[in-house]
Amino acid sequence: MKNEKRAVTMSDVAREAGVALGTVSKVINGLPVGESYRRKVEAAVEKLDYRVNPSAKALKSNHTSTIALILPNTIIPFFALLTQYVNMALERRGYKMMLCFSEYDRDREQELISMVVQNRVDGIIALTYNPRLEIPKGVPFVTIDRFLGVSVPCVASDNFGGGQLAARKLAELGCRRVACLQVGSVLTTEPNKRKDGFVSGCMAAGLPFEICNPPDGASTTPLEIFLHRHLLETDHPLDGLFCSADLVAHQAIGIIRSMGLRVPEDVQVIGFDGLRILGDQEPVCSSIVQPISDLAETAVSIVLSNDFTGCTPLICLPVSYRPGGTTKDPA
Amino acid sequence: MKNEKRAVTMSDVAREAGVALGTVSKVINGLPVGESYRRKVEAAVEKLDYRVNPSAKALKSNHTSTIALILPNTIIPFFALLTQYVNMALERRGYKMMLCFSEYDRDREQELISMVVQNRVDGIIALTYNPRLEIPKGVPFVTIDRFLGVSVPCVASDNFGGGQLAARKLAELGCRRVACLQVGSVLTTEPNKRKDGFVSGCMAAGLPFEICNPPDGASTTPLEIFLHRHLLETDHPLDGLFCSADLVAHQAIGIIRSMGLRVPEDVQVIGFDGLRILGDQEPVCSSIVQPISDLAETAVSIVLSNDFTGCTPLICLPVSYRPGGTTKDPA
DNA sequence: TTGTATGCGTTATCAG
DNA sequence: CTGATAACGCATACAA
Repeated sequence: MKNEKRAVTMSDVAREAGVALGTVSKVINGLPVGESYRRKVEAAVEKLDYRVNPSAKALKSNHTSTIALILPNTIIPFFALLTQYVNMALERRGYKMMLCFSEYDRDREQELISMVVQNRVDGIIALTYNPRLEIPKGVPFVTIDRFLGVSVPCVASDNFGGGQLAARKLAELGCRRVACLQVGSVLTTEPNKRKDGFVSGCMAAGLPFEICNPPDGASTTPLEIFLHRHLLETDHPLDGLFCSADLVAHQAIGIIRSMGLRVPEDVQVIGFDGLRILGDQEPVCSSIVQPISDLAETAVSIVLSNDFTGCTPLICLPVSYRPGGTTKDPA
Repeated sequence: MKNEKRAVTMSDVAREAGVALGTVSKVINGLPVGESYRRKVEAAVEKLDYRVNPSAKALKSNHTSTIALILPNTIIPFFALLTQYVNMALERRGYKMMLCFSEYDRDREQELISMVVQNRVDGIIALTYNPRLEIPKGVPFVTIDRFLGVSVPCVASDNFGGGQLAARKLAELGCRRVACLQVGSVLTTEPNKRKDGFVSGCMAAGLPFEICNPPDGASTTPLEIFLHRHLLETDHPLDGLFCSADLVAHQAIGIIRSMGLRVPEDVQVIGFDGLRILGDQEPVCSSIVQPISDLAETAVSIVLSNDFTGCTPLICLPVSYRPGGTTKDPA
């Protein structure tokens, strides 16, 4: 059962319009052509409902109008948003997106890269976890949140500045003793600078602080131990908390409340990311908001600019603070 | 600045292996070929790191190994999960996914369809909102949650059964007076059957019920009015609530709590979808869980089966109940 | 300016 | 079973 009735091709259009094949091609690609010819071709295109065959075009021209986006998954809201905005930015420029999920698997990241290279994508935007990722030569490559070297442009939020901002906010909001919770990969990723910025901000504000840096993983036990120790078993309990991600903040808030303390009355909490519950409802927590849409837009415009030479290797985009019910902000 | 060093082609491999072009093609495609030839070709492929050019293959074979997934966005968790699982199901079968966002725009849905048809995708999986969507002939088309006619296979959860299950659960959990909150499009979509199932379930259990069916939209005012009326301004207040989506349940719970009532002590709430906070944390609420991974798997396997004839037009997948803290389930 | 011819990398058809 | 050779649909250098 073959439904395939042969598709309309350029030569069909040419015959219909009574012009040569090359002329049709020129009209399609917006090259200069006589006005009367152009109209005849356009009429034929309309009549036959002609559309170019992207495979043929790609085969001939060696570009696919496709950019690969590689990230762990789409279940984590930050990745979901990034996917959305990258797609929009690409679409606006007439490009398609080839979405690939790495599931945090380093080998898979590498395999995906060679897969998309095989598929002749015109560029790659990647948010990866392999510190020794091999970057293919000859295809534009941009990372998000991962600085892999001066030859690979990286776009990220101003993580350091965001950490500082969080410290300053907690100080302004009346905190006297704070802590930073960074559930962290050992990797030196850009987001790890959040803690450094926070430390810097605390010192500038003269605010005493603790640091908790449990290993990444599903267990929240280290978190619980830390919070228990610094909220209940001490004479100088914390009254402010900066978490390196909204996800961590959410977990911490759960633990704090289960300990019988109140947020924000007893402990104020600021997260990082600016996520919303269920995608578009209220904020998860007070947070340093990442400009995800700008990240996407920037990454796309860099990967599409055929001139990588003059490009700053690390591009930091400004973040902002947004109250989200876990801090005592004035109305 | 042209980095493009010409890619290695089949004829390069043929020359290297000292065999004919056609033989290489056969080896690549797993067609029968002499053992000694096969080894020579494989060695050459390895040595030259040859990879097929998908554009050329597609041009010749008219197959792109690509399936389009059309849905509103990826910000709503249900869509994000669907994207994830569809991608996994496709990848397992050696297919790529072309992801398209409609933003709930009916015209855009239609445009996207012709766009992906132009791109010669091998099939389309769509979750759409245009009741008069025109389905392209000649390309396999499967919908999710939208029954568009017997000629278009639709895969959905057992929405009716889920509604019944919710009613039965609320009855079991001791509710005496319940309501169904369905924020609904006017469209006759499959999810609208949740309410019907709930009504059926309530009647079977002899449980008195109310129905609230506000129009779709950002405003929660109709919800508030309904809840205020049936929780505070009445002698027979509700003690159970079924919401047609976790999102609605989440909003309702917020309203109920802001009225000074407790969930689940005063009002038990069951949602629909089975979403988790921030993607993978605790459940949003007690809920009827959709088998999203099965939905994806089923949709993919149908769209890829070249035999549409024997296919049931509407395929319902079983749902299940999962407590999520907004009901008084026994431990 | 317009038309013609060639080749991109594969697959598929046929003749050895 | 193997190896030439002809399309596939388009872009483009080149000829008219």
